[in-house]
Amino acid sequence: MPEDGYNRLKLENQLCFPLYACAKEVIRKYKPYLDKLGLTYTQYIVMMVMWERKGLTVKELGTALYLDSGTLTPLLKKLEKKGYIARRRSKEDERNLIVSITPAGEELKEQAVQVPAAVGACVDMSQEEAGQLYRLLYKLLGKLT
Amino acid sequence: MPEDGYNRLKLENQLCFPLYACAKEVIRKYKPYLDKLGLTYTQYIVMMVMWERKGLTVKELGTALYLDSGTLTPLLKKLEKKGYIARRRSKEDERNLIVSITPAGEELKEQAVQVPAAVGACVDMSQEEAGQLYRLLYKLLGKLT
DNA sequence: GATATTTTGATTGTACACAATCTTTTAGAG
DNA sequence: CTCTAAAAGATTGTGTACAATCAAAATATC
Repeated sequence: MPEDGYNRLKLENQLCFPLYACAKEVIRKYKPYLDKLGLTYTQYIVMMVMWERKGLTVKELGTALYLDSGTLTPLLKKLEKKGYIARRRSKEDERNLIVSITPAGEELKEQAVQVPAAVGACVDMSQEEAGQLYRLLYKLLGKLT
Repeated sequence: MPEDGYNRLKLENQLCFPLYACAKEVIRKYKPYLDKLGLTYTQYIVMMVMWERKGLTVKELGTALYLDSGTLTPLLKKLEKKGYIARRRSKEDERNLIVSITPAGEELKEQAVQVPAAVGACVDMSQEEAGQLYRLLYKLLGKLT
């Protein structure tokens, strides 16, 4: 009687589903705030990296965000068209495409700085639980990669 | 000096990012096993609902999975073409489209039953931590919706 | 130094995800 | 009964995600 196996197959008994659903719902919470900046969620996390690191290659960006060039190439072209980043080939190694932030991109940071607190306010989880969740997620992420 | 705000804007200080990255990486872990069944991850969670509930409307499916008709309609047509589900309008209320599982869909469950254990084995997180993560994710999901 | 291999992005094709809009059907107000 | 409003899916358009493939450039090997 493989009842145990069938029970494990239930949606409610799987860790993957709340993870998948939470990620989507959190991104949905960001949307109204990011709309004001004219960014999608993925564009927002790319800009977060740019605000920290100023200039880096597509490869490095992909490593930081767990994204590949198939996702990043068109997305970076959109951010370039918006005027927030610049794309140029490295002179030392022309295989590398260097992504750098523009003054307009730096300015955007002034508006974006309010986003985390605004989203945090409408989630309402205790500091302790949020910290615990944070640690467990990074632990899992480490096991996965 | 708004340094606090800037720190909160760092990728590493946001809960959303490990959530987003974990969800993607977990789905990636499922891929080799789901490929054998000929299902994508989203198709898999739809089938998980079908194995539990046999017949329900698109609306109910969307509520269970946090998905809308724009995602479900084409996906359900693909599952119908594969022969795992049937789609028909309700006689009581022709606005409702009833999704039901076929014998082939039921058979697929026999193979799918091994998937959770296989994925769980390559993640290697303690039973206790997994349980804690599970509870925190559902708690967050509750706050979000 | 010529050739094979590796690295880096770009491109192509498939599959979500969701906002906005449209159509059909039902339910409600008068 | 009639007209209006609401509900359920379907459709359309934009934006990821990612596997697979391609092309250019750099490195390694001989």
